[in-house]
Amino acid sequence: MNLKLATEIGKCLSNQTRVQIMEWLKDPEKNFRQHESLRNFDDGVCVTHIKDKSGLSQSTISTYLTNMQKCGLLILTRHGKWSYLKRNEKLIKEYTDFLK
Amino acid sequence: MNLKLATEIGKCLSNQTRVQIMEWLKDPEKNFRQHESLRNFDDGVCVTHIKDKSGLSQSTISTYLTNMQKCGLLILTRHGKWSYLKRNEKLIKEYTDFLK
DNA sequence: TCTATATATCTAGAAATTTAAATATATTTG
DNA sequence: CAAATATATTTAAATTTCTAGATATATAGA
Repeated sequence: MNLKLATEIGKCLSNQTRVQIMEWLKDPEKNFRQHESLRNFDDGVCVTHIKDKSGLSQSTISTYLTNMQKCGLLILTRHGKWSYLKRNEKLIKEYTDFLK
Repeated sequence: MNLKLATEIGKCLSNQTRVQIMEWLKDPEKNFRQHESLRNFDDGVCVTHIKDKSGLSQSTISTYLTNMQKCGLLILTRHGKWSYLKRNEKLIKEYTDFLK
């Protein structure tokens, strides 16, 4: 972890919806229904479900999630036409260790 | 910790100078010289020293530090005409626990 | 009380972020 | 291949943040 990356992570975490998404993804089973194409949450939650739950537009959520993925907070896995996102616990730990 | 406070903290940590200040304050002895009026760093570092080290204007640094204090990241102690700031490790832990 | 120093607040222009509509791209399915 | 669906990118207007100069306030010391 370095100053620049920590600042990029901070920017992602400076918006209530984005912090909320990080919280929702802590417990996908509780916060999201099963996706039609996958029977588990091993690769996280489908982008469409995050969009629906947030109430924001598709383009806004796509921008948010792309940035959160770029700085490493989220890990993206594609299955066909769907994208699934999960928390990157390793990076989150590096970040919180850096702050402490 | 709640979503709103976590977002305010995130805003403070979304700027490189402010993250840098949090890092500097981890080790005042290493990063700052002794202040003329106090012989230890028990109450942290004098605002003027933080301003000097950052290179930003007095008003900008004052605004930064006031906000960081308002959301609880920093603890302010006044001694006469000087203000000293130190990290609020308790809140920082609450925040990092919230993220994890 | 007058002056100097430390910090906070007000103000405003510059820069960055927010947000969604429009459009583009990728994938699946008929 | 055409149509439908999922997601990404472009664009632009609205809002927020950044930053410092000017000014205000507080404290110390002469």
